[in-house]
Amino acid sequence: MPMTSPFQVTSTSGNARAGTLSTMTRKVSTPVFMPVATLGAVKTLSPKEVHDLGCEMVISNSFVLSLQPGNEAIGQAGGLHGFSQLDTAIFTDSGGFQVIRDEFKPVVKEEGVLFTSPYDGSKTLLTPEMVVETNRVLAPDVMMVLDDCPPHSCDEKRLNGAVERTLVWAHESLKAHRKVHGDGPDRQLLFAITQGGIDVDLRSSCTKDLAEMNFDGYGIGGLSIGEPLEKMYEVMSKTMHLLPEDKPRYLMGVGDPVQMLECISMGIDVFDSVFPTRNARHGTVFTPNGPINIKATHFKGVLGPIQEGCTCPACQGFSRSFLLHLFKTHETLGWRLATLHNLHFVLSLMRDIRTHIEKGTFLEFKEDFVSKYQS
RNA sequence: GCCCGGAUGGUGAAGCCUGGUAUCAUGCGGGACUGUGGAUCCUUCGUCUCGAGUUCAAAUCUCGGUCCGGGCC
Repeated sequence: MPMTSPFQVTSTSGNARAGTLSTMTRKVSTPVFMPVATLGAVKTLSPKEVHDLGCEMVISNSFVLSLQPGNEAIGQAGGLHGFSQLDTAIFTDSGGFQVIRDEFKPVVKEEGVLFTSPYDGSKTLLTPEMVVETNRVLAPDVMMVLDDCPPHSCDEKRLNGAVERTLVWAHESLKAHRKVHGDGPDRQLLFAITQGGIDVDLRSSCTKDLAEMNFDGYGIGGLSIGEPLEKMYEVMSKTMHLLPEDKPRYLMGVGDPVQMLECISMGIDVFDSVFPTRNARHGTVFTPNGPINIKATHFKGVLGPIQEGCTCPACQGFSRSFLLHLFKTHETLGWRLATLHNLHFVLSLMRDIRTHIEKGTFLEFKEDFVSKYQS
């Protein structure tokens, strides 16, 4: 058992929580949104820009980085912080999510996942122990265990197998992690991941078993991958109480502003998603009145910013008309400005949410935001 | 004046010889994106140079015109 808990809930409003996650390099306020920096960079932005947006934490991918540039290159820089110059806390995902992507030709086996590198065709059997070893070298603040994330459309047998493997691998991850890092303060943290799809019984049993293993935090995986939104809310609302109250809860892969609000109201503390950044690169920018497609022709000649009153770098003098022009001509500044705006939007939303949880006015804030956003 | 070649969505091309629902790319317009696919994916609209002839049926074959390119006198 750690001497002091790395996570403290400091106030609540209904089921919503505000807290502090203390990692070996940073103290991070929750609820928190992590931009995705799979390869060690938030696409189109410099580390300073990410930091200046008020971003406290990002997530990289230890498996993808172990293929390119490889552990050694990152180890020579003393780990991911030194290598990437990211001035935030860093999570790493393990490779479990790559199970539902074709890019690495995944083959799930009992002992791990067999991947084929798209860089040189080499094959890697990724095991829970290997993930721990890679993360010893990369030295992120928090590492996620290897899990088996099956596609939403899989059959019952596949889903059951995924839960079984995820539990076995979680146990092996914990054992390997304790061996390397012990359980003292200022160590790298280890989060488990629940699976079970939208099957409430299966998700419940997986969650219970993992909760007993005393991880530093709990990811909820295998959601927001194509299932109906109502099903995601249902399985979360029915299984949230099975997670330890004194541990951070991390809903993996959700980044829509309204969905994050709903999930915070159920008790989620941490999010990550490519949603704001990928949407930005594809021309969709967030505003309090809902998302707009900046590539739409009717913005030609519109001199106002993306969002009136917004303090992000993209809304200081740059017009919608200019943004439209940049996207039409594929100028990379368009991607950058849209990314800066969307990240500012979700990060400042998180700060507002935290303030309202502390004041006890979270529910009113949420209803007000949602009604404007969806009008 | 004569001979030859060409003309197909906004742009660029295929189809013509051997007649049968005009195809593709790109652009334009709209939508999507959730533990990254860094120009992605889905989708609406939009064309046979003109006229006559042959034919059940013409972008396609025949004749003539217009325009463009090349050549000859």
